[in-house]
Amino acid sequence: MLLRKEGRRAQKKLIKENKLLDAAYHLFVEKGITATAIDEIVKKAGVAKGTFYLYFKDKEDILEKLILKKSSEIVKKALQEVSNKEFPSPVDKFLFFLEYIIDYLSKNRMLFRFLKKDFSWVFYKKITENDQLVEIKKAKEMFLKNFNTNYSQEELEMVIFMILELVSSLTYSSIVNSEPAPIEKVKPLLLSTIRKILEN
Amino acid sequence: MLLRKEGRRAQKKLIKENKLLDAAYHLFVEKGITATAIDEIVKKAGVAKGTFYLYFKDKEDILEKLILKKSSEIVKKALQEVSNKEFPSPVDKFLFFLEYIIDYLSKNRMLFRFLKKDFSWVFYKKITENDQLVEIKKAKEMFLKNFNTNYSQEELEMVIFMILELVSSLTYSSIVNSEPAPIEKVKPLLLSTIRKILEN
Amino acid sequence: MLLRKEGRRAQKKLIKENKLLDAAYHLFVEKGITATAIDEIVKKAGVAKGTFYLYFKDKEDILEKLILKKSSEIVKKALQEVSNKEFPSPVDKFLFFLEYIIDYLSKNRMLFRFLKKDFSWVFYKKITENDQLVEIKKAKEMFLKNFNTNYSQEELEMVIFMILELVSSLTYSSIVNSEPAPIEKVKPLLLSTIRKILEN
Amino acid sequence: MLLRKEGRRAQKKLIKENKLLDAAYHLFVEKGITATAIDEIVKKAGVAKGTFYLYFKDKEDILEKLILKKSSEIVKKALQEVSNKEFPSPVDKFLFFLEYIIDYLSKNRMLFRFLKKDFSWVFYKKITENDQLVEIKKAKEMFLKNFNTNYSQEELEMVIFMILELVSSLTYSSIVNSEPAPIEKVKPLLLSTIRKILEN
DNA sequence: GATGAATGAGCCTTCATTCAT
DNA sequence: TATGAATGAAGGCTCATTCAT
Repeated sequence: MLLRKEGRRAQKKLIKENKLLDAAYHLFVEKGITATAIDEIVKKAGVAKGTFYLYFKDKEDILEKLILKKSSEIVKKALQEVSNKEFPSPVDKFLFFLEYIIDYLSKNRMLFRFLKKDFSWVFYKKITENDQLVEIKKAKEMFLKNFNTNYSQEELEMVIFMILELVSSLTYSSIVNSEPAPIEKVKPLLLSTIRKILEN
Repeated sequence: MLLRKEGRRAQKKLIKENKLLDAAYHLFVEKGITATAIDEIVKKAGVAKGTFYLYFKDKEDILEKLILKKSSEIVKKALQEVSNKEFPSPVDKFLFFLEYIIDYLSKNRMLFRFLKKDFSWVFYKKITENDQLVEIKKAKEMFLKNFNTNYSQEELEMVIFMILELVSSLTYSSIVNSEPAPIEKVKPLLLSTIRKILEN
Repeated sequence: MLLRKEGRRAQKKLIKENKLLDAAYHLFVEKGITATAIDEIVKKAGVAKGTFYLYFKDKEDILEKLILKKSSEIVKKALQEVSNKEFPSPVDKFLFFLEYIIDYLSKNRMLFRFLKKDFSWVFYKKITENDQLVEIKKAKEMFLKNFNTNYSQEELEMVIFMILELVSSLTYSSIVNSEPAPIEKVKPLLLSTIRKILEN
Repeated sequence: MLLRKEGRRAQKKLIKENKLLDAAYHLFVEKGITATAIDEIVKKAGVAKGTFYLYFKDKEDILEKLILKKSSEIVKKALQEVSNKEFPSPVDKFLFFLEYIIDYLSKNRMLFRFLKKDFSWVFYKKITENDQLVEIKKAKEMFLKNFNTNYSQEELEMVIFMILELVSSLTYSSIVNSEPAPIEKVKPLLLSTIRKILEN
């Protein structure tokens, strides 16, 4: 009985937090971060202003949590997609994974504009507390262990990070500014370059 | 007589503009962009508040001009350095050029933090009006024409852009967050990767 | 059985009230009254927010009760001390009583800062309900009846009040602001002045 | 021409500052300090909210300046009054000075409630920069030099301070709370006590 | 009695921008 | 050109208080 009561409360709490995250997400994507007032977020979420500060320290805080959430959602989807297919080699698998993300972001320009270059490659953030990310960490290990390269383990870690930075940075520039060219033109070159980096 | 007067005026104007740019630069670097109020800029520059709006549209405006100015300064220095040396190949020349910039930014963390990932590679901005950048454009052509690669001209342009994005993005992450590792560890790997990309 | 239950309940109640008073006291003394939020009080006391309002009307209310409590504690201690000693005259007795309080407050600057000039001389508050103060009232009468002065009873009451105001006001200023001088310098002059007032 | 312009500006500035001080004064006295919002002050003063912060750091700041202003006004009036009369002795002069202030405050209960016990005896604040207070300092010296007492100079300073504390503290209590009695009853006793202190 | 999530009025403060001088 | 006082919308944040559980 007590447990059920507490459970219901905790549930309600979670609902409110998600309402706020959702509202913030849509506003951030639509009008940009700076232009979005907390006033608007709570109005859209249908809660009182004070409630916001019950769940988040300030705008920065909710933003950070949002980026993490959205990033990990995308990465999870990509991993799911990858696990449903067979690939000739681990590198092909990895390239497919990257391509899936590039395509996803191409279709969600505004989301990407919001994630900016702060798209977090999740596995490289030092988030140990967050339970949701365990499977993502496993995926990372999977990639790392299966590449057949001349790189040492340490180098390989750095190379992967480098590649992820390159992908997000270039994809951003291409999608948002069409520089150096639209994404359709950039993508093949980008992927072939990555292959070149991994298969030496 | 009239001419001299006008000359003096223009000079005075330039002095004020530079005072403002200088003041803004130091404040941006020290306290961050958002945290810097125009009030402080004009105070530091020793001019009246209204004067700011005589030279710049708003904070964005002065920021943009500042980034361009600082970026082009760095690039110019790097090009100067390059032109004083002999290199075994154009790729070596280019790598030296990149290394010089990486080293420079390493020594000026705060500057980089301010330039953020907005470091502008100048030759890729569509700045046609700005006369100062002509020589930089020439430098770009020099690089482009002398690489001996399998890439088409169009591809090569994109690859260069890609490399520049990679350098700024990764160097930033490494210098500011030490991710994936400190710059000393990342640099050799980065440079060798770039060489791999260019020399196929 | 019922009685015992009720007793326990009443006891529990008292415990909570005291926890709240204690928590409030420490916070008021440490960070000041305005800067202390009820949120912090309940957190420190380890009770729920709503519980606060079960025992006190608002911040004012707990503050008032706290001042009364602390003031009466000090006065009681002073009276105890006095009753253990012999004095050449009632005036000497009274002066010793005052000196004891001054010394006590000197050693507890922060407490005094909190009591501010609101230190309550207890016997002058019209507290009829509060049972704890009966003995203090008796003490007051003791002082009043034994002074050998030219004052009428009514005048004497006022003079005593005047003296108490003077002591708290000047001691406060001296202890907290060192004005007109540190308490060591002020105390002898203050006491001799009071003697002069009483022994005319 | 330039001077006149600047003069006019400075004049206007002073007018605004005074408008704000006036508005704050009336609101503080009427509704209390905490209950007065800066919003109301600026509305009453007829200026924009931001203007407030052009002249004062915060509510504390304007309050402090106000207390100083009002206190010094009263003291000045009292000194003026004193200088127009002849007195049998310096002590009589001083007592008249005090009585004038007591009477003034009796007639302005609300003002006193606002000044609270923070009534500043001006000459004891270490205000050296403030030019307006020079004459008041002179007055202080006048009092100090002319008393014919057994006190050393240092003691006398302390005694005067003590008396001023006593007067403000007791008068406050008497006027605002009628404790230990209404001011009409307290005043004669207070003054005779002070005489006793000074004429030993 | 006890809880603590939710409230939302209310406050302070900042700052880009204007405009009379 | 240059000034800087004035603006006031806008926004962030706090906190005493309530009330369903």
